[in-house]
Amino acid sequence: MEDRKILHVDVNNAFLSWTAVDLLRNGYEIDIRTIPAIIGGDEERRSGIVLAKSPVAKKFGVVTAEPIYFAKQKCPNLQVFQGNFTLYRKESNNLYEILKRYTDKIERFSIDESFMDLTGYLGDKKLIDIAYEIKDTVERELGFTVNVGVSQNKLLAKMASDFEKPNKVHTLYLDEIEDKMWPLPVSELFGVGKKTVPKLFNMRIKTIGDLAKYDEEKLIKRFGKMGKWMHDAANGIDDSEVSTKIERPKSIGNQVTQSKDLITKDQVEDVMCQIAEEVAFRLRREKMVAEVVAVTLRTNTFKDYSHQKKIGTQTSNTKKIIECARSILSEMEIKEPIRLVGLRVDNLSEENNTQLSFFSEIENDEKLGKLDKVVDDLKSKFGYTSVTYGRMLGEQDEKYKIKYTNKNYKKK
DNA sequence: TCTGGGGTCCTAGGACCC
DNA sequence: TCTGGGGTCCTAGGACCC
Repeated sequence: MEDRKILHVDVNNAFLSWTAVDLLRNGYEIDIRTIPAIIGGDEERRSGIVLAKSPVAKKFGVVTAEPIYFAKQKCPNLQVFQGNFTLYRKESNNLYEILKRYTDKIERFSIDESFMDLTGYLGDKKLIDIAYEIKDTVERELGFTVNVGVSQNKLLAKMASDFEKPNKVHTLYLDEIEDKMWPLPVSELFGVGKKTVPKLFNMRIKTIGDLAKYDEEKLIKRFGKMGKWMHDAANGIDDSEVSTKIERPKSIGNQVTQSKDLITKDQVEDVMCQIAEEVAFRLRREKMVAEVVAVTLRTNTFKDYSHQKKIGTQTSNTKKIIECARSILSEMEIKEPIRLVGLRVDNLSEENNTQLSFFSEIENDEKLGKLDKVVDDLKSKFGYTSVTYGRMLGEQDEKYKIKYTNKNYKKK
């Protein structure tokens, strides 16, 4: 544990860079990394926020996650491009292939970030030389750039990769934290978000250094587990391992902002059932079953309400999940216009070691399972929208003949 | 001015049991 | 009559991340 050799590789402006590279490959003449440009959602569907920005857009004050509308006001010539997640997954995999040349100990932390543990993999090479080699190889072979953070643990490596960008290697060893990390505002520390910053400010904690030197017991009293974690992090302490195991999902859900607010419970229910169908489909694709269904509603004043319920058995069956969701919704009040409807399934486990509930109706389950499979196969062959569960269910479920028109969902 | 979607983890309070 | 403490499970909501 003493002297680990950890790298954090972070793609610079990932979505924007990947789209830029793709456009160039397809004959587009402008490199959108060099102009005021962003990757954004769909304004008409009220999902118009900035997902990634070019350095030029950044100079105009455009920030990630703000409404495109704001961004355009700050930067009138802003060019907006739509994200392409199939492309992003592909580019992410290309990057991973390069990293694998150096070690098997890689943790894919998100689509555009990975940790690498090179302890024992280096031979007589120096860690920092490998960092530069990775950075240069990625640029040469893939056409986009990365930052690489170098340290003894994941937290410091991640903090390091966040220093000056793009296309840079930075070290942040324990004996450097006082100079390089402590002067930074506390908001820069990984894990300290915008709700915590004002609380720390009230305690006169403004920099990471202030946090590091603050009395740990007092932090624990005020913030619980989080207090201990923050104090450790500010002091560069992090024992967490680079985890190579492929994580199975713990929950699966969709939430959809509606293009117009929903007023009646019937409207909400219709949308909820569509979402349930897609969530159940994804659950089965993972070969998992769920025990809990949770429904979230967001009002037009941005208040979130969620309710959850046990299904009573472990299942991936669309009908059961819809039944449970309807029962949850029936207990919720719709007092204000609803802007967003979300549904997630929770307490997941693997399909093949499912415990049968005491009163399980096994025969019925099998029939339902068969129906789901027929629907799933059709979806896989002809596209998600080719068939919906509702149409297969017959008369009593007439209501759920959903007109599913999400054009963004194209199965290959 | 209007504010996404996918997740994970933590906490606090209530119900229930011994 | 009113009285305990510990443990577990469940739920709603909050905070954070990319």
